[in-house]
Amino acid sequence: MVSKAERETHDRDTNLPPGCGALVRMTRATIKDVSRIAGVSIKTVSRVLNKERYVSEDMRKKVEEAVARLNYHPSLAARTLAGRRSFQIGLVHDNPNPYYIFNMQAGVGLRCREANFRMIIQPCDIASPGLVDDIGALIDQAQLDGIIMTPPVTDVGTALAELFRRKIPVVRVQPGTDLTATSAVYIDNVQAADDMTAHLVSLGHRRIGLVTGHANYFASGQRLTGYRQALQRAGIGFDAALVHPGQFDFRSGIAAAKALLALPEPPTAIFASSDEMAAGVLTAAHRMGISVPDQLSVAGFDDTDLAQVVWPALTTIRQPIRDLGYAAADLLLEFGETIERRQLPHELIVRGSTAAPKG
Amino acid sequence: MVSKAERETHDRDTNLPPGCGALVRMTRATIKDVSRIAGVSIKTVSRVLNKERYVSEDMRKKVEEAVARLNYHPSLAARTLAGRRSFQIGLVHDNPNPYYIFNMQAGVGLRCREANFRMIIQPCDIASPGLVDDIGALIDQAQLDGIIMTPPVTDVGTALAELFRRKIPVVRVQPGTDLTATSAVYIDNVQAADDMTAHLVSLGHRRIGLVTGHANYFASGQRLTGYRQALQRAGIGFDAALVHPGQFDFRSGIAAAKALLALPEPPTAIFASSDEMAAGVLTAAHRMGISVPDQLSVAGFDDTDLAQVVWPALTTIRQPIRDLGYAAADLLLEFGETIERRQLPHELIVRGSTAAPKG
DNA sequence: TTGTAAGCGTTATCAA
DNA sequence: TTGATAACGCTTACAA
Repeated sequence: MVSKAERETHDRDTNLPPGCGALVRMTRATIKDVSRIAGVSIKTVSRVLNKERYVSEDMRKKVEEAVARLNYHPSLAARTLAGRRSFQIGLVHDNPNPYYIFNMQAGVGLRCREANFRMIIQPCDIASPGLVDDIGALIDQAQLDGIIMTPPVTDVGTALAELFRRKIPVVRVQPGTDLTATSAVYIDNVQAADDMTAHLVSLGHRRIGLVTGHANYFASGQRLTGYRQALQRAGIGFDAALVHPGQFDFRSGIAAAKALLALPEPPTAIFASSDEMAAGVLTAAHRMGISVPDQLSVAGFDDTDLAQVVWPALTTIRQPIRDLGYAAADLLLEFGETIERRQLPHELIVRGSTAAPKG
Repeated sequence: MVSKAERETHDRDTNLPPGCGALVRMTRATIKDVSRIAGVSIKTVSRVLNKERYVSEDMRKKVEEAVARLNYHPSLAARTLAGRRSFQIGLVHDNPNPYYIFNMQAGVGLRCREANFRMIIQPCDIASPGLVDDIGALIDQAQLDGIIMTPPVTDVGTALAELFRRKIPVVRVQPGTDLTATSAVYIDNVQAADDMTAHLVSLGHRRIGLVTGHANYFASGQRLTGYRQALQRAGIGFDAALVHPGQFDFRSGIAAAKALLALPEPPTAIFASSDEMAAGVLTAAHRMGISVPDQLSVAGFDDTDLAQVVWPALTTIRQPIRDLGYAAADLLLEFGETIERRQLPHELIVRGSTAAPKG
C-alpha cells in the first residue's frame, strides 16, 4: 500500500469559487509526446487513434508502441473541442424505480463501452418548469452527440421540441406519443397485457381484476387496452368495477387489492400493472386471509425482477429493460438522426403460483 | 469575414421570421458572442462566469443579461482543456444492487448539481485484470477532478495505489482497509450489528442465528464482529453453528435459513446481514411451516429499502445510502486531497414483527 | 501515404 | 478592475 508520505498536498488557488476549490489536476502524456516517441507527425498519431485509412503498417506499429509505452489516453476535452463529436451521449430519465434505471444504465452503458462512448446520466423532474432548460444546458455544456429518453420524459412535448430545434439525434424508450417522430425501442405493451390476460382466461378465470399504473405513463393505458382486448376476444364483458387505479408502487397495490377483494363479487385473479403493485396485492390478500393461489391468482408486470424476491412467486410479464437500453444506445450510435424503430420481445413467465379459480 | 457564430447571433438579434433559421446551421453561442453583446472583454465574461473577485456590479449585470439573452452555456470541453479543472467526478462501483447504486447516484448527483459538477458513472469488475487500467483511462480521458468509490472497489489495493500515483482526490464509501489512506464516509457497521443483536437479546432471545454477507465486503466481517460483541456483553456464549455464510442475495438467505432452522437446537431469531437475505429467511421459514414472528423473529440490514415491500415487515438497520453519497461528494468538492472522514448515523427500525421467543 | 497549419472555446498570464 | 494574447490537446482542411 502507498504510504501517506508519498502523497503531496498541492497548492490551492484562493481565487477559485467556493465549493470546488480543492480540486486541481496534474499533467499527462499528450499526442505530441506520442508523436515524438514514435518519431512521426501528430497527424499520423491522430490517424492511428481514429482508425483512419491510409496508414502504413509500419507507422501504426510505431504509434501503438509509443501509446502503450506512455500509457497514453487522448483527452476527450480536446477531441470534443476540435472535432465534431464529443463521444458522449445522455440518458435522461425521471423514474423513481431503481431496478429500471439500473438495468437501463447497464444496457446503455454496455453499448457505450463497446463504442468507446461515455454515458451521461441526467435525472430530471418532468413537473419542473426548468426541465427544458436543464436538458438544453446539458446538451450545450457537454456537446452531447445524442440523447436517450425513458418514460415519462419521452412524452413531454416541450422537451421533444427543444431537441428537434437543436437537431440532436434522439432515441426514446417506450414512447407514448409521436411514435414516429424519433427513433424508438419498445415492447408491445398492449400485446403483453393481452397475453397475460389470455393466460388467466385460459386457466378458467372469468372475473379478473386489473390494477392500472401511474397516469404519467402511457404504458398504463396500453396495458389496460391489452386487458380489455383479451377479455373481449374471450367473450367476457368488461366490468369497470374490476379495474382499480394504482401508481406502480407497493402501497397502491395494497389499496387496490383491498378494494377489489371487498367487492360483492370479488375477482378470482388480479393482474397488477407492475410487480411492486403485485407484491402489494399479495400482502393485502394475506392480511385479508385470502390464500394465494388457492383462492386468488396474482399476476404482474415484472418491471423490476422483484418477483424473484417476493413470496409466493408471481406469474409475470418480463420486460427486457437492459436489452431496451442496449438497443436504444445501438440505434443512437448506428443510425444517428435517421429514424429507426426496434421492437423487443416480452416474455410471459408462468410460475407455479397461478392456478385455476376455485368454486 | 463573418464567423458562423456571429451570423447566428445576428440572426437572433435581428428577429428573423421563423423558418429562415432552418437554413442556418445551428451553432451555439460562445463566450465571444456574449462579450460582444455585453460590450466587454472575453476575460471579463469569464470572470463573471467563474465568480471571480474584482468584477464591478456594472460589468456583472451586463454580462449576466447577455448570457440570459443568448441562452449561453459554456463549453465544458473548452473549460477542461484550458483550465485546471474538468468539473467532473467519477463514481466507480462494482455492485449488483440496484437500490444501493440508485441511491448512491442520487446522493452524489445532488451534491454535484449544487456545485455545477457532472458525475461520471463507471461500473467495473474487481475480478478483471484490466480494472486498474480502466480506472486510469477514465481519469485520463475525462480528466476527472476526483473519484468516489464504493465497496468492494474501495479495498482493491492495486486500484488505490494507481489513484495515489495519479494524486487524484479520492473519497471512499465504507472502506474496509487502509481506513485513513483516503477521505471516507461510513456508518459504524460493528455498532449497527451490535445494536440489532442487543435488541434481539433484550426481547429475550438467547439463540440468535446470523447470516453473514458476501466475503468481498468488509461490512460482512464488521457485522459479524458486532454480533459477537453484543452476545458477549450479554453473557451469551458464541455458537459457531448459529453463524451461516450468505452472499447478500435472496437465494443464499433461503439456504442459510434452511440450514439454521434444521439445527437440533434451532435459533429463535435470525439476523440477516442484508434485507434480501432476510426476505429469503422469511421465505424459507414459510416453506418450513414456521410462523414469523410467532416462532421466529427475523431481522436484517435494510440495504435496499426492500423491507417496505416484503411481508411481514422486518426489523432492520437502516443505512442512509443516499446521504452517504451526498457526503462523499461533499468531501470531494470541499476538501479535495485533504483527508477527511465523516461518520453517518445508522438507524434501528423496529417494526411490529419482532417478538419475544416462544416456549 | 504523410505532414503543416489553422482553429475549436475557454482559462492563465501578464500588462494596462 | 479590466483587457490582450498565449496556451490547452486535439481535429480538420489542405498541401506535399
